[in-house]
Amino acid sequence: MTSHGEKNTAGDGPVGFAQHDHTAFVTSTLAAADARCAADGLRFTPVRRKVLEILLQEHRALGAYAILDKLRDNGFGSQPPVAYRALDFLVANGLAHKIERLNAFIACVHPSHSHTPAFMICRLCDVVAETHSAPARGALGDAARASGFRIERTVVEAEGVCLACMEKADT
Amino acid sequence: MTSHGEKNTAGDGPVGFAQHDHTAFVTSTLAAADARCAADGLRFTPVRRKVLEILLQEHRALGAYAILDKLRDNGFGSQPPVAYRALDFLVANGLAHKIERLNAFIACVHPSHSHTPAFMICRLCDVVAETHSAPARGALGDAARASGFRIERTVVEAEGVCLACMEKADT
DNA sequence: AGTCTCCATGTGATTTTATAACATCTCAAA
DNA sequence: TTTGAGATGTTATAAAATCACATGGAGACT
Repeated sequence: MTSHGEKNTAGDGPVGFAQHDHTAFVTSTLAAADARCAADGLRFTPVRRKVLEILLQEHRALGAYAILDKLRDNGFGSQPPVAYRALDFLVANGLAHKIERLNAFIACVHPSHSHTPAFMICRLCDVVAETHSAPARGALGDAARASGFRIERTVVEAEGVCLACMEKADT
Repeated sequence: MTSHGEKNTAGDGPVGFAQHDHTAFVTSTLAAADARCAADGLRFTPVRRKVLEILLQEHRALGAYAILDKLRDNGFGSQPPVAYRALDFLVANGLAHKIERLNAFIACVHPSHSHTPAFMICRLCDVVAETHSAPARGALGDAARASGFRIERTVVEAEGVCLACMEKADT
């Protein structure tokens, strides 16, 4: 069982737009989540942990039903609320994010510091890379201040083509 | 029949966070769409025009099925594809936008110049205000350039509370 | 230990959002 | 006037999300 999606043809190719030791990444991020939940008194139950693990296996966003399938394979409940509730927990606590554009979910890659996440979504290979942004700092922030709107949360998602796919297209 | 949603209690209250002559706004925006489609050789058919008119009546995002209900009332087809196809046309041609966060649609308020739209969504009264942003100019753009990602389209949506609702809450 | 309470989980049913597939119609160009 | 691309209509179905209610398990308190 390989840990990467089929769309990244080369097993050692760019993942999340950047090379890294994936297994170690999964392990250490899960450990960080354990620590974080223990510290904050959050109940990091088996389903929740499993869902985060499933998300960490991928650098793509997974739909709730894809996650549900994997949960079923692992002996957990197989009805939609099982997946949605675990995802709600992860999202609420900053361990995962919802990609609105795709109605799908992805593990947070730096759950430690609070941040305003932004995502780059490759429409060809479906890889999603997380970065951060400061939308409230630019034109959007100006508009909000001008109209008295209080921003609580922002969704920033860029759709386009990643480097690997552009190079693939060139050849 | 009033042209405003029920959630804006005062008929003359802020709409889209700002006061304006709504009927004239609807009329002139529709006329601009007529002109624009004629100029570009686009077929601005009755359903499409009606959907845009429906969206312009509101400063909130409407779900496809809410639009479909209104289409039915106006003698158009009543099956989902009717609404979705008209919405696809409007979105593809910059006359409307999809609010990903809400799975809903809203008329574009300045369809003339091409722009990178951004939205402020009040979670209390559901009003959506359109503004613009330049996400590719800030941290997101830096990240994209650094990783070789080519941005084609961005989704920027801020959720929060509008001035009117904050004032309402204060009292 | 008992038991109470809170929250998490499991399940069935349903709602909401979106698309597939295919027949028919319309308009403008050839 | 044919013809062909694109627009509309309809049936059916898929995909995403939530509701409602029963069960279960870990801590807090006695």
